[in-house]
Amino acid sequence: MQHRGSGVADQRRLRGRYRLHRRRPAMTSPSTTGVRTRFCPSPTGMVHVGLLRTALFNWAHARHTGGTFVFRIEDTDASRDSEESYRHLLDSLRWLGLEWDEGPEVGGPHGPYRQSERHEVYREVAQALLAAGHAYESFSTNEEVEARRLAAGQDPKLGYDNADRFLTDEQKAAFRAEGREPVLRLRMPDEDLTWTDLVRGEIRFAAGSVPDFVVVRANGVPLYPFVNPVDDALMGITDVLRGEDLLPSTPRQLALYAALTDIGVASGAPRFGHLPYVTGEGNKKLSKRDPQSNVDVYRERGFVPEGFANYLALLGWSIAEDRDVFSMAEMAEAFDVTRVSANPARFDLRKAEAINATHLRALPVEDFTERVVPFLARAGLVADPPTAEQRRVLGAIAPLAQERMIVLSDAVGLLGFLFVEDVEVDPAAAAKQLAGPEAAEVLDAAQTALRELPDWTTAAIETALKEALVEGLGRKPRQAFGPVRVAVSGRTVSPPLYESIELLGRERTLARLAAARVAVPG
RNA sequence: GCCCCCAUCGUCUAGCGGUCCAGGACGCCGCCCUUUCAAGGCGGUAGCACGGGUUCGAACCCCGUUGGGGGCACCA
Repeated sequence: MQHRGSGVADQRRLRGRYRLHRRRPAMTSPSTTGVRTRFCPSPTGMVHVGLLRTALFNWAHARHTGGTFVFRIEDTDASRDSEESYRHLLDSLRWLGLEWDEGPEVGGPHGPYRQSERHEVYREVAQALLAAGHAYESFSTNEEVEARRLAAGQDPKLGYDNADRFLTDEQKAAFRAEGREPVLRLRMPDEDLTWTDLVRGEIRFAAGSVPDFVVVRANGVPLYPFVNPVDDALMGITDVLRGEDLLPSTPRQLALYAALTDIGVASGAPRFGHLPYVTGEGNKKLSKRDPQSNVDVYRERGFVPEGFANYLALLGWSIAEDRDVFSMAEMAEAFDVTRVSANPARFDLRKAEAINATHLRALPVEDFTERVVPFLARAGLVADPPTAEQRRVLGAIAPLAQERMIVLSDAVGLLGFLFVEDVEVDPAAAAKQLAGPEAAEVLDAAQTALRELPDWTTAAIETALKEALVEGLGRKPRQAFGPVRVAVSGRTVSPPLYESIELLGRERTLARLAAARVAVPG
């Protein structure tokens, strides 16, 4: 990625060149263009479902408005960031189908898109803020602030008391003489800070309720509440959709934007939309420690991106009164941020599975088959790529298996019996279907019926088994076929029986019936 | 403690003053179909937190209460 000049004047020029006009807070409409949204995670560990939902909504908002979706990496914390989780982030976004228009590996006119490559920019902007008097040097230590609040009979939790706002040069010099280095704080305005939140409407913070905050550390390292808006401004972000947890920091950002606008780095504040939390069991926000919050878990279980994205979208948004299954394209078409719910949404695994199952069934069979292969291969059931014979079996069984699965990994348990020499019979299934003398009779009759069957076809197998078991033994279908199914597939749930037997072939079928017969107690 | 957000079936939601004795989905429970299990079809179960207003009329507007959640770093 190219690094360009980064002086403030440079930035101003660049912005003048690339930036689109900012709009006043207003409800979005499809005809409005120039919307620029962004997704800006920090690469510290696993990808959280709430994080991905935020990305999805930003993507959808950009696509719906014909705008631009920007991806920026906030890797300013070297101790927690890792290249591995950076790669993983890109991979997860792409997996879900969230292609970004500007960002890492794609480039764009506002790069670089990794904060670790933008230090110069922040330094310049901070200096400009200081020079213009919007920021000032502050020498107070936390201990001193706390002591002052206590002395004034106030709650120390109130934080910094703006005491260093009007330090004279002599005072500053004295502090420096003591060996102190100042932090840079932004001077908060003396008026209420309000905005019209895209999802929550009017929000107001009283003047004086937010203290002057640190913008650059004493050691010169800029802080998140500073670099984040600076990058947004420089990248021309018009709509900030982020988690509700950042709502309380919005007043500070508004103040920063006012200052940035004054010095020509920004032109007004973006619109903000604070998305509700995704919660887990209970009502607590889904913790990073909760295994349910890790997107990889779903991916590895074989959720398809279409299904997972669909479910994620349902966490706070609905496409219509009587519908909840839709594609990404349909979402982009219909998405309206102002209709996102402000309520926290509980991640409901059962519903996620149901939505996924629907998408799985809607897949063209060939597509479905392709997606199942890696799961079977990983389980050691088929070669990768599968052999011609394995392909033949897969092609035949896939359409029958498709509607019986919820996630792709279900294929391992459902189809495994077709790709091994001997089945391992599920003990619970055996207990249920391979117990008493009735089962033994059924297995004997089935072996007899199939042993000399001239045509090894589904139709012939069906006729033979029905004649032998239903008519011959007078069994009800469920009693007749239950033991056979378990003997052959090892489970009580399998693809349709006759087709399965045909695919399995005479030899393995008879061997399994015999093995099951021997295993029947008594 | 201070500030902020939220409040419709168990869960996710529709509802943006009358068409709501509140609609859909997941779950759950029946029934049908059926070679098991699913899938599919049909039906059922269950909700506007509470109290005041405003209004001819309130799930929808306002205030309060209660309850839940979040934020208050030289972390992102």
